[in-house]
Amino acid sequence: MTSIFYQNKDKHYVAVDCIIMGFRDDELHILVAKRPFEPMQGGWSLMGGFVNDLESVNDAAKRVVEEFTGIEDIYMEQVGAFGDVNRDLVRVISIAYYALVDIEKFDTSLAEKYDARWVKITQLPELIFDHSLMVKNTLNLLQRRAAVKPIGFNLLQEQFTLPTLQSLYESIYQEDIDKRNFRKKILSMDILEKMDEKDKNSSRKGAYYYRFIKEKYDQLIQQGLHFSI
Amino acid sequence: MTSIFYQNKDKHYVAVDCIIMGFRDDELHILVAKRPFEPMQGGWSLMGGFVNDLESVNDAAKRVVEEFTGIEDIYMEQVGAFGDVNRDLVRVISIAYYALVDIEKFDTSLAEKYDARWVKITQLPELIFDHSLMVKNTLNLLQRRAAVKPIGFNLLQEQFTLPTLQSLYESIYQEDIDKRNFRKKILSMDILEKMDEKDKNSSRKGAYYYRFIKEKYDQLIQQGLHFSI
DNA sequence: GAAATAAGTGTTTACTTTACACTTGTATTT
DNA sequence: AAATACAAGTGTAAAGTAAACACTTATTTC
Repeated sequence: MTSIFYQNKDKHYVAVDCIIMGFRDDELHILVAKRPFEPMQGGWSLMGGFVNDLESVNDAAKRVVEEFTGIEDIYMEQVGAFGDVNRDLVRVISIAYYALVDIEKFDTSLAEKYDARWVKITQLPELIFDHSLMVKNTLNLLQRRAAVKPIGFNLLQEQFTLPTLQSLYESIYQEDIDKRNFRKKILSMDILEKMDEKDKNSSRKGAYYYRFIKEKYDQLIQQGLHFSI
Repeated sequence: MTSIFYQNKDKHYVAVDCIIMGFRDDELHILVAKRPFEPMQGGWSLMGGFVNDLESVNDAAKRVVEEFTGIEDIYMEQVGAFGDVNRDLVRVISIAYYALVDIEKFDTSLAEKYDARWVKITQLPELIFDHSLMVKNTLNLLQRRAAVKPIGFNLLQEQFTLPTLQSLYESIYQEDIDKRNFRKKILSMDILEKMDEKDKNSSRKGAYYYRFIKEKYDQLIQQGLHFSI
């Protein structure tokens, strides 16, 4: 079956490493784990796994995220391939993906099983291999993506308040945003629906809940307009 | 040497495919070749090669571009990994890179050797496997990059006229740009140096040559300002 | 010296972004 | 029940950026 052409070519271990992101306490968090085996046993690591034969790389990434979070239907995007030699005892070519999940849906029993924890992106420890670089590139990519696509909502529950949404963007861009300008912009796109209930957890007055309405977003796009924060 | 941990993991063929871009006759061109072997023999293909053991993926891409163009010191950036199953007779995971080269430096003898040719990006034939998708993603990435980084100059000779530079950006964005606004913007950054000579090939009046001065660009950045077209 | 042709040049208008401070609603305290 | 504390919620003006637009200039060719 294998063509003669491939006979003398090298084969490589190929892994996926996933930057699994969640949002909690006004900050982006990343799921990291203590590596349970050599090399680099005990070092902080992203969630990863090997790509199998007969499995697309995208599917492998999806499998890994589901395995470590218990969450399905996840928003993911490829960050890129990292293929320096000496990444590992044997060279592994790794393809990084970031995933945006609703941290509330996270199956916490898996955290114990894999010795995994959510760490604030501003307080990440040094990670093994080139994982810190992967995170850096991810944040960069996320900043550019979140500015023009409504992907931030994947990090929130179905209902969220505008103060929460704003703090999400502040955490992504790592800078403060003016409250009035932010509200003006997000509401002017008319892609959110205001609920009747308020969230009273973080203020006495309470903040109204909103929902992202995909149909309204599709409409916006159809009009030749764009999402932009 | 190989850790016991890797014993049962699958290994994969990993290739690099390069979207080698040049600029000529007011249009972006891509170097493509008739594939000389099965599978897909005779189909139009990007320039590619396999990643060797003990070679970083970046180095493999660099090696491939040098092999097919004869040009060294090339501006390259990774586009991403393409890892669907059934890409090939056996599955090959491919990592795409785009390269921006000065088409005048191209070693044309290599074109015959590899049955390669420069094709206008607007007139690309259907390419094999997912190569057409790679080109599409590249153009997308290039549009975003060229808007904020002075990478377009890699496609030009050291001296170029403003009409040429403008037509380069028009070809990248695939839309017309206003002449006065373009000049205002590019000149206001003060990153170009005007020469005394003119290019008289495309007009009687002649257009002054300019050069991109990296030191001026670095200065711009140091001032907290940004390149932007 | 007239014609042809691409290079080169400024200003006005519209739009987008930024800066900025007070009022409102509600739970808690006195 | 009045006062307090606190985050939510609201509008306008100024500055900056982007977009639209048409004529003059330099040079070769006829």
